[in-house]
Amino acid sequence: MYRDYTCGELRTGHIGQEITLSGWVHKLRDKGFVVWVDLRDRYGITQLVFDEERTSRQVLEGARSLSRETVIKVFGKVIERTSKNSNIPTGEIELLVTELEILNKASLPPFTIEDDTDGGEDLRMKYRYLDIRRNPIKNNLIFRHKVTMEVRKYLSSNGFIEVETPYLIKSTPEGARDFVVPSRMNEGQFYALPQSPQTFKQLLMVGGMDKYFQIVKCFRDEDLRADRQPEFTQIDCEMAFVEQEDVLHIFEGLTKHLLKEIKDIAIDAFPRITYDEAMERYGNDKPDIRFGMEFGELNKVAQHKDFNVFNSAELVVGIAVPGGASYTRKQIDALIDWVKRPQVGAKGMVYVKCNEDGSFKSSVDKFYDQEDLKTWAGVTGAQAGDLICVLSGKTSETRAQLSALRMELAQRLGLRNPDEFAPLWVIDFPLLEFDEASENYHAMHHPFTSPKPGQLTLLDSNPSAVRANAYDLVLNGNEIGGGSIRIHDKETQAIMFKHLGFTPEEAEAQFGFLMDAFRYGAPPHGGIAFGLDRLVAILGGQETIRDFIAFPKNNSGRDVMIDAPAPIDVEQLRELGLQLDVRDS
RNA sequence: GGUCUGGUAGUUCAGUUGGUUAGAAUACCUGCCUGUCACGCAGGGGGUCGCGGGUUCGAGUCCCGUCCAGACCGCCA
Repeated sequence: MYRDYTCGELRTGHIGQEITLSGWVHKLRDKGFVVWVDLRDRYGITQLVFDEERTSRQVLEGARSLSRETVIKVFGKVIERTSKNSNIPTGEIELLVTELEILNKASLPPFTIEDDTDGGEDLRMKYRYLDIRRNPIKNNLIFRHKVTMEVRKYLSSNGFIEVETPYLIKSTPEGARDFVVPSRMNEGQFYALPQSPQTFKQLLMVGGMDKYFQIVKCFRDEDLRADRQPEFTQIDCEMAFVEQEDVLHIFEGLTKHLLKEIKDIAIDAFPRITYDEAMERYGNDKPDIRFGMEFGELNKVAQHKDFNVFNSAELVVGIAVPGGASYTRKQIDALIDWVKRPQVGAKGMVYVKCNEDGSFKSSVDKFYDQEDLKTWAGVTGAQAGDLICVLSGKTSETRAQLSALRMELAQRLGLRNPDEFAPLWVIDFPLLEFDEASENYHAMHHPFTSPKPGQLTLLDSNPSAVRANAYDLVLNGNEIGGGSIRIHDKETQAIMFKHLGFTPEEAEAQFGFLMDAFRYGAPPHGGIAFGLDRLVAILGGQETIRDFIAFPKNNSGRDVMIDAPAPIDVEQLRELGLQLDVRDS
């Protein structure tokens, strides 16, 4: 028997009991006449005490020789502490140890197992199992468990069934790159790991499983970011016999349930804005609406003078920065440099100081008078004391640049409070997106998304204008979920494939199984998928999703702990019928 | 594929215009300490300055290449 209690549960009520505890040696304080050992497990820390009067010499010497992270089992009596520690829940008691057994010795860990560890990211990843012993990571994993439990509770109680779909499926050239898996039994052929269970959940709808969900791993072989992993987890959901409104309702409910149960925050009906409106007001399809600084379009009020930069621009747009009028020349120059960085890419920035006395001072006073600038302030909502930042150029680029500036300034001004939650729906996404590189339209969401009713014919005349029954759930400037009402008839799906540049043969080869299924009575259906890793991180009020994943990959897609990916030996390659094409070098 | 930042003790970092024996904190080891809990005090050990090349009388420091890590852009239906 290893333990009667965990290291987090003993209180004054247990005083007098003789019990066994097991755990890791967290810290040792050898004071000479007395030795204290902090014994740690997942649940907390209990102080063990050994002293010259009450402990046998052998056990005392044993305690003295313990080193950090050694796994031990102790037996003793729970006693009241002479000096109590109000910082920890077990701080009023300690265990007077009479028997000590070393279960497993430990080498010196490469970093300290403390909340504020001295270890860098790199080391922590290499020794992730030690990192998980630390409270911040341990608590994140427990937090993630809580979130997934609440997701399962909510969806189950609303009649959803969790169904597993296969991981070894077929590669499709559309969209993100697939991870491919060679098949030994079918030489020269490959499985692919799913980017999402999209087609399978649609087939489940055809199968009559009218409310489905799955907490499922998805895989994308694309370059990574701090908030992007090659394998990530989705809460994947699909419903049959639903319209967009039904889907929004049930998953707004899920989000509210999570905010209530996890954060004890109640939120009324989520705002909804269209994609076009989001782009106009925030320059972004996943706006952070915890703060204002909305875009003011200045074309009409700024393109009537001799300022050529503005006159030749497709879009002139500004935001009002609260309190920005007090920025020094140096601070404003730094802002201008910031937007001119290659990552943002603006050519320059025009600014207007809205002085407290009602006057205006701008970088374009040569071209615009006080009345002009006053109009700008009206359009951007700038108050006395604010700074208006104006960018201009091609619409899509300018919006992206000003949006980046808006987010950066909000961050600096402390307007992105991680304890505040502002969800919203962005709806009416375009069905198609023009890809400059391939000079082709491709599906903005995915090829199974249905156009708005009656807009199918627009596909020929004006593809960019077609809106989809597609929606994103946005939380604090992050897309946490996205979905759509799907196409459920063969004919419409065929038209979509055609517009996406598939020949009928290609469509048949890649998605014949889906088109086939649609022949046998596919119900109208739609769904949504949430990015669980990101959702959990946001709910946890943190930026990095890596700290909510037990064993994450680094930004080169590497697992530095197990050192994967790695070469395989020649014999394995031969068995798979593969040969490496070793180029250059 | 690209841009930027970093790599010095177990760990986190400092290291000046290139100049003697490369430092601090922490961790570790030894000793002391009658209630510690970030214990305290005294002492000690610990370095391929990522790797390779170059410039120089002399390189942690400058130059070139390379590897690794991180952030971002492209990419992510």
